[in-house]
Amino acid sequence: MPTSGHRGSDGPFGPRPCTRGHGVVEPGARLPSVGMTTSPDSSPRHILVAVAWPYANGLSHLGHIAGAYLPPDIFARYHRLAGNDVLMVSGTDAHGTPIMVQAEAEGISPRELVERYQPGYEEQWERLGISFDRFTSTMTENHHAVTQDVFRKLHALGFIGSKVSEQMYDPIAERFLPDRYVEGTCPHCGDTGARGDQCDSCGRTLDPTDLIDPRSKLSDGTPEPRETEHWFILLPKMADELAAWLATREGWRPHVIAWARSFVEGGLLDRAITRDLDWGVPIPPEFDTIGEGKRIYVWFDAVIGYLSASIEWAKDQDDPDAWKAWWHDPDAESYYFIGKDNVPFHAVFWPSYLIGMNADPDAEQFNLPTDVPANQYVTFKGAKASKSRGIGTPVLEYLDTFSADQLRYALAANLPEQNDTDISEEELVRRCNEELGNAWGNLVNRVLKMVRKQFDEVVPTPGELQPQDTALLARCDELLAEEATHIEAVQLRAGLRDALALAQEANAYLNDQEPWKVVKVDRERAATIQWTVLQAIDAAKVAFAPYTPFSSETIHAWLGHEGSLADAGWARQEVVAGRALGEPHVLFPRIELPEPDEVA
RNA sequence: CGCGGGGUGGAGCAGUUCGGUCAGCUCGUCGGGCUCAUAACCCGAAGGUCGUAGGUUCAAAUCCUACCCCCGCCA
Repeated sequence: MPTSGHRGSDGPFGPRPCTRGHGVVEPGARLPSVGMTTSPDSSPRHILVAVAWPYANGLSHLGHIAGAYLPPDIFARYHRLAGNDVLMVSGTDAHGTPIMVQAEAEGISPRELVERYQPGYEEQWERLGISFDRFTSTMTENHHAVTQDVFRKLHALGFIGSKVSEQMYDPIAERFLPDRYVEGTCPHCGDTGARGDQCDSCGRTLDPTDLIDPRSKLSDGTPEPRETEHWFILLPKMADELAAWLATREGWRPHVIAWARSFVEGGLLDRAITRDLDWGVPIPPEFDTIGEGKRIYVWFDAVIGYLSASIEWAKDQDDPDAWKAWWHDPDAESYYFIGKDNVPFHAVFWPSYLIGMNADPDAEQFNLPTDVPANQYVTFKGAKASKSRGIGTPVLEYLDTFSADQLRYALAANLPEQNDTDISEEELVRRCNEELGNAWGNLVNRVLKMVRKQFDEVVPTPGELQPQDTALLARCDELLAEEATHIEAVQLRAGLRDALALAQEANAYLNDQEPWKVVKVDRERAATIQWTVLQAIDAAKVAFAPYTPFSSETIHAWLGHEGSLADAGWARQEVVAGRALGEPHVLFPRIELPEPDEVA
């Protein structure tokens, strides 16, 4: 297997050749091609695609995929095809309280729990074609080292300080309690189900000692505040610069910017970034002076994962400074794909750290997020009526019914970009059959079969193009350009509509030109028509590639191209007359849904 | 007065930032065409007081006020 030598060209999980040949689009040099839709000689942009870190205590369901993982993959694949240098990173968040709770329940260590789920994630990404350049975990030595380094820098610049404060201590369990182990009544809204870190009822972040009538989830006893010393990040010191930065953001989704601004306007407080825990990133030794049994708290280290994963990726490239092109080059762009619940962490806390580190004028400056395209939630119809369907089902189970491309298509068509989206299984199937299968898959099938029969299984040699032919090709290029604009603005549903429109244009052209009739009276004209529609299919192949990469790679080979689709660039690539056309099979078989479940 | 999102032809959505070019898209339904193709493709038609009630304006799905419903809440 040749190595492209291009940065970011490894498979989803480093050097393993796990998905190559199955359609993972990789970055690569563009070859000369017809109908270029991007400026040919612009230098590659550096695009950091930062993907929310899933907790390592279970696999993803469809809502996760649609909300947080498919969108960045579409975005990354587009940019790679467009010739840009993409670095797409994420990993499992090993340190959350849910990990500890579940590990305890299963009687194993948190580390064992994380290690148990890591391979499942990697399989999940591989089968879905989610093309990470690096999918790691926060329990790596590298992440610990990077987190400690950030800690040191912020401390040296005066943004971290220690304070003695009161934390909740459970006298029965004889230990300090993680925030979430404390429940009680919210001082803001009076809800009785508030947790120590946040009140679900009013959404405010809390401190466990704020709670009225606190109780321990461990022992059900009443925790008492005890003095303990901890390190704090002094967010108010960054608040002005953060607010100024937020005020200048343009083009962000309205709900994201509104949430972030209101969060800052509500007042930032010093936040403890260590906890009395034995599972987490160790405090840098020289600062581990605040008593026994303390670790850095998960919400401080998790967002640093984007940086540590980038550094880890660079080390694996044997180019330890390679990551800097995405983090320090002021022209580099960074996009953080998350669910809407994560907005405070990515639009407030993480930029605050970066602003803090940038306070050293002699240090290389870190880029703040270009955009935080947070998605809304996906909900499932029928999820309440039947346990066998809906949101809780691991995504891998759906791959028994749907191909990866079908699932990707159906979810992409329903991405919760603007508002919470309610999907039913019937809707997913309908999308696959009526849109993807009929309009696009059938187009490929009808054309390839017909041309192979009429022209001895090779791409026919065209005669002179007629106005309707050049019009179709021009329309294809126009739609590719429109789609590029949509995807760059992270309007991925709209981009998919452009791709679908391309297929429909080609279908309409065929019906209009009727090559199956023409071939009987004017073989050269028929050849021209078929050649033209093959070029249109090539354009559509590119247009669909970010969404349905596996089938686009297959079509790429059927059309007689050499090499991978990744070499084609974001443009129509001429389907060359005389080359052999592959024998097509049905790309998107109709999905027959089993009888609807009995509603309980 | 929790926070957030939403109510647009039968379904799912876009349009609301910066009022007029808006009532659009993908389906479904009905009629027609085509027959190369996955009972697929193409064309046309019917169908909506843009949640309700007021207000601003020459003009409102789009701005203001009140109200009624629905949904989600660490992805």
